[in-house]
Amino acid sequence: MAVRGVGIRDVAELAGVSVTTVSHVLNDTEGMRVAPETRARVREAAKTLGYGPNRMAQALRTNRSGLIGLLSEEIATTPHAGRIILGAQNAARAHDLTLVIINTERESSGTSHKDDVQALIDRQVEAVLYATMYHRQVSLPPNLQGIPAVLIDSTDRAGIVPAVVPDEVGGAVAAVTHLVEAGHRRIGFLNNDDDVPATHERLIGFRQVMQQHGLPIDESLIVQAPSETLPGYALAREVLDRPDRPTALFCYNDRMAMGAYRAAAELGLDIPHDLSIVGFDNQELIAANLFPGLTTVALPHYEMGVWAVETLVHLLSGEAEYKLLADRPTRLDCPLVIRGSVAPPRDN
Amino acid sequence: MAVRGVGIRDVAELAGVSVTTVSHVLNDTEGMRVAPETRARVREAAKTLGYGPNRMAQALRTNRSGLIGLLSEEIATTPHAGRIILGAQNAARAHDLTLVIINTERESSGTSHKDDVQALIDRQVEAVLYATMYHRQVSLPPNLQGIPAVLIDSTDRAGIVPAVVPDEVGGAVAAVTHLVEAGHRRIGFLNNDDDVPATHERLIGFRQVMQQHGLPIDESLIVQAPSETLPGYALAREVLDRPDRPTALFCYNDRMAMGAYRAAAELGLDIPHDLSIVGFDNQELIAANLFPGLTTVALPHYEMGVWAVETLVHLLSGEAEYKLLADRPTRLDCPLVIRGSVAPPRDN
DNA sequence: TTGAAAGCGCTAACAT
DNA sequence: ATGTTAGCGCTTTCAA
Repeated sequence: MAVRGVGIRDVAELAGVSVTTVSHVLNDTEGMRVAPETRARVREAAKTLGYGPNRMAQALRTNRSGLIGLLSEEIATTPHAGRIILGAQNAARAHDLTLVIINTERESSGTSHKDDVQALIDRQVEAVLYATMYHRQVSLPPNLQGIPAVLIDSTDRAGIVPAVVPDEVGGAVAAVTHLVEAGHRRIGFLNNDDDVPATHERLIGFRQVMQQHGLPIDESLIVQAPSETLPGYALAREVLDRPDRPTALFCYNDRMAMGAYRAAAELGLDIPHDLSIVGFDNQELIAANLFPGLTTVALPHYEMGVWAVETLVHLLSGEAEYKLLADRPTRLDCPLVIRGSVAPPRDN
Repeated sequence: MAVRGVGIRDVAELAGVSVTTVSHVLNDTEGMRVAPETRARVREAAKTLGYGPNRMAQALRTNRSGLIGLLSEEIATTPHAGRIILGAQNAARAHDLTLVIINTERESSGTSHKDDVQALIDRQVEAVLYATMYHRQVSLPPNLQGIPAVLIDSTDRAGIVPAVVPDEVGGAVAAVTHLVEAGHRRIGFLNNDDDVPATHERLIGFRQVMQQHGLPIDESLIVQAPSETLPGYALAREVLDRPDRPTALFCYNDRMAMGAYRAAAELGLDIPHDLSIVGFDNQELIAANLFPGLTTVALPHYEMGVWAVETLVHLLSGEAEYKLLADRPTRLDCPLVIRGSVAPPRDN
């Protein structure tokens, strides 16, 4: 309700008290006893004047800018960044913190965003969130030392900073379990071929479910290529052209799944009845617009944004136990989003 | 280069001058004559100490927070918002301004984001950018009065605030011209059925090109439905099932184009040789991942973000002529992005 | 060409 | 229970 030009002294005057009292009342200052009647009068006065504190003066005085920085890679190219921002933003607002976002290029080996961190520091942020575009390990810029920080979607090579990442294994488990429970036993896995955590962990999840259900794993059904549509298509063709083709495909991501859809169409395979498909990432634009809608696994971007800010707040208030979080990254659930690409296999 | 704890007095002391001089030198204060040698000494001192000004103190003293707010609708659901943010962010940084983003729901008739604007005002932003998710008319929240503001992707019903929007007509002209120049004469238009500027203006562009090239317009080839994949598919089927089907389709957006791709596939039509398609929006996730890549029109989101901040800066420095901008919205180019979905028609 | 000092609006230590 | 006052770090007026 801040009306420009109204200061704490105006409120004090109208309420007939000192500025100290106003400050105490409006901030509910700990241990400051103010008569209830005075309180009311001050509140009343503030309201009628439309008083709102001058954050700059507050900031200067308390040495707390109320700003937290979010360093985000590739904000433009992916909707994922948007959901992280949204989560962080909402959580920040709930704590009366203001989120300042700096976009940055993908880290080109070694540079490590030092300048971007500096830009944030120069703007007096109290802490920084460091979000990468996809789950991986990073080395933190040296100037991030000494400032509370939290990593989103990546882990600190040095293991000093708390981090939050998606539970990749869990997501894969959910996806493959869904397939198995629909009755599938021969399931292909179109995996990424990058050496990133997601590649390995989603595979672990895949194997885990198969073993758990006593299903044989045909290694030739686990294939790898870059995680794009075209390679996904090629991989799908490779696997589906076989006489003993799988009845279901688990795809590393939605783009590869999109390639698989094309392969299925070319082969005259009906999704989901001739072939079930599950993706990963829940990219709305793809998943919701394919025919039929793609059942896929959602990455907890929003939740990671929230978690990161909450953790930062704890860190800022010096709660010791939160430092321990750096020990190992926190893993957040990757829930399955069911659309229409999974059905029981035809002959079972 | 701010190192925490280093203040202007430290610099003054090291340089052997007063804080006044330091301030003058570091800010290149107008009309303040400082001996070149002193200047150098001050700069030197600032550098060795790693001095950076305390923005909060600066802000308080000058009454300029250095913050500008961006009210963005639906940041999470669309990559478009990301590009606006990116542009605004970069431009802001160039002017040493900090961008504060507030996400907001889509305006439900009447509420008009008053609270969100207030949140920004409470944070002492100097000006606000108001970005909508798609091109339309809005009524501005009353509390935005008195604060410099610029609209992005929408126009002010009251016509008071400068606005920047995509040149929809120009984009459609580029798209259809591309088709015509490839040799197409029978072109279908799968249009949106919402009453928004884009619907009307893209149609205008379509007609304009046809007339300009002396091509007959078959009104039955101009069809409308909600701008989603499924309706796009249905529309495409409707138009392509005809014996005198068009050789090319101009689609209101990439999602409708995606539906058209499916229709073409079902009908055994090869894109681009049997059917050329042009979309609108350049949604990377769709356009780049379709087979073949979708030729489409890009919306100037990044550029609108930049333009908005630049305009805000002018507004803030009180340049009168910029107020006149409110008169009519500035239209920015929608460039054609050529991929692989257009070829000359088969029999021509 | 340079410096002293006031004061931006607020909080908090200290008085009363 | 409430008030007086110093001072956060900076810019800027005014004086030297």
